[in-house]
Amino acid sequence: MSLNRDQENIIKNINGPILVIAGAGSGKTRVITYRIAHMIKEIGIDPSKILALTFTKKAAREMKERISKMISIDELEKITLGTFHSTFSRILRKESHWLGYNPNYTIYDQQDSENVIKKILKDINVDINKTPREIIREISECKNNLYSKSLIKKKKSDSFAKIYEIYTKRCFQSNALDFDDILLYTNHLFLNFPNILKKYQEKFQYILIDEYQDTNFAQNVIIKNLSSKNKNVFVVGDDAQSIYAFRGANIKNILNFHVDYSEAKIFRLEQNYRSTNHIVQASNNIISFNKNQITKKIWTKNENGEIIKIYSALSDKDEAEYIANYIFSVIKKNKSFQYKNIAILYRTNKQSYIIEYYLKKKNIPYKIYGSISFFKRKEIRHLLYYFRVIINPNDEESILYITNKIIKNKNTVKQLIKLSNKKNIYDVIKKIDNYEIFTKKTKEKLKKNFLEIEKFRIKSKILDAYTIAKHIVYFLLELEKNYHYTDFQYILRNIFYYTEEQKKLKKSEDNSLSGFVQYLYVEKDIDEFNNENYEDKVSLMTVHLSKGLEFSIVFITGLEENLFPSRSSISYQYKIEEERRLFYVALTRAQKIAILTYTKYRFLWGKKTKNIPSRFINELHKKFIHIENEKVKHISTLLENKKFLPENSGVIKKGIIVFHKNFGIGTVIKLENFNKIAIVNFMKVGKKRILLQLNKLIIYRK
DNA sequence: ATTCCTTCACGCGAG
DNA sequence: GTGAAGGAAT
Repeated sequence: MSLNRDQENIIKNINGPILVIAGAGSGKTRVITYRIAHMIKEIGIDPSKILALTFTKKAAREMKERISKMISIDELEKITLGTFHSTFSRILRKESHWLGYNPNYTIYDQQDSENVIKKILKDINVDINKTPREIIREISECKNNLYSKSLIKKKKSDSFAKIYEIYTKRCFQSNALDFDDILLYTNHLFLNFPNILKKYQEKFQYILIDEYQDTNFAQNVIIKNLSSKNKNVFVVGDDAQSIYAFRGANIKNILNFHVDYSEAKIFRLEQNYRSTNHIVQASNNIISFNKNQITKKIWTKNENGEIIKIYSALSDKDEAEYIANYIFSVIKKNKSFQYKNIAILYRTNKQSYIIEYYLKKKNIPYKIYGSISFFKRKEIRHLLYYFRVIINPNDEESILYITNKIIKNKNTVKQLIKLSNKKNIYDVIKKIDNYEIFTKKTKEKLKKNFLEIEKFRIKSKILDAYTIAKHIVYFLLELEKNYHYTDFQYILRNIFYYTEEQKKLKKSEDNSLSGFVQYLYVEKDIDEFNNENYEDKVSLMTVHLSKGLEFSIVFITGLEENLFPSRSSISYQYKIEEERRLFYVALTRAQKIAILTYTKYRFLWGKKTKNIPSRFINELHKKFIHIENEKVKHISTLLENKKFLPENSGVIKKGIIVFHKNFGIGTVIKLENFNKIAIVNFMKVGKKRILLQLNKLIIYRK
């Protein structure tokens, strides 16, 4: 397939700032990859001058793969291509001394950060009514928006500012950065050291950014600084697919692009090449419910295709079984059809379990994406903590975790934490004999462990990542009798691949354990280990992870109020809009067939919950959908040929049709108690008394 | 000092 | 359902 005129035009405009607003399936990645190839092949731009940034590891890998088909490996290796975090983490490792950090710094994940906050809350007496998780979130918000100290005090509170300050200090002591620090410190670096900024401005003369709608303020500032000299910034985005607001993504970056870059040229890509006309129209229909959007008309020359199927399942088991049966018969009917063209999407990772069970039952090969469960496994965590402390002896979280496993006594650990508030924990353990508070036995254990780690540290300087990792695994198996070698096989195999790959690329400096850990945390998508992507398997993943991908058949599961849209989004209009964009992303993954499922009952949090269908199902116009097994009248039947009023634009009166977030669609039968209570007959749940002061009823039709 | 047991809170997404 | 936390029992 060649490029269309619009795409061609975009590729040939090399200099100056460019914003491309690209709808789903309009060949966005194609434009970026062709452009990079064009820059190198036709214009003769030095690939080492090119910086290409993506948001997720998966997108980075995808882009790399696609470019590799157009240019030589040598040229590809010279391009700086990766996620924001990986790219700037690399830069920070090179330049860390400017900030007083060591290059072997640890990256704290959310769990680590939370533990640090917990310790702080115990250590100091602050008046703050927030959970560690909430605090971490707010710290993240401050960092992503580059709030100054005084602004933090103003926007949050004095006690919060104090916690923030101690948190920063502790991370510094541990020679650790959290993910947000990677952006924050890159900004510090560029702001406070003009020579460093200049160096990178000269290196990265051409900057390309995918999924620009997902960038946050801190990222935007980095890019503005980096590009201020050459002004060659090329960004591609779709506001309708902005789904990372929770980590600071800001659509304003797209809306204000022409303000940030005054000579910006703006292009639009609105032709969809991916999906059937039905799916394109249905997606347009869905997204039109969002008030906050750049209006665009996505269109396609593709055939109408099949109508969207909706399956109303009785339970999560029924839902999973339906999906498994459907896949089974599709493959059976059409022998040439492949598993890898099918995706099952869900809102939350935990929904995957039951689906897996039924796929296994039907012998359907599948692959689950999303590394969360892998990193949460305690033996893997334990191993990674050893890796980390060997690389960075100041990594307090690792030391405490490991110590916790060796010293089971909580009081002892508490004492250690107390000491760590004042002194570097590593030095405390090193000189443990000086501390009277511990018993002889405890001291012996601590000393022994300390020496083991020291030994590994020396070894790690000469051995490659795989060899040292094997040593540590054997050590761990000795230490914890309930661990099994098979628990570690997967990660060991991947360390082996990593080591081999580095040798092949002759990057022996990255061949170390430290190289691998960096790689694991910010570079490599753990899902892509083992080169399994060439295998013919059904893909299971969250909607978030599916962005940028496409499949012939897409199942969107769990379309229930409180799940998709998620429970915490329901009471906020702007959060609902983000959920709707998420649904839009899910729907636009489908090339040929989209199947939406929801359940009446689902096991969640150990309890059986009763659900009503997602509002997104109701929003789809009747002409796009076919409800497989539901007799209930669809809202679009009610609305046919009638004017649609999406907002609460009137008074609740007898006879009008309303929408309630929990009960769905219903008709107002009468009003009581001076119009404070409405008796509504809901289609799904029957008559209910609704207290109007507490419950919002959205008027669908007068 | 250590293990065992009950209770309680929590619950989304990614790097 | 899970993991953390704290109390009870050994």
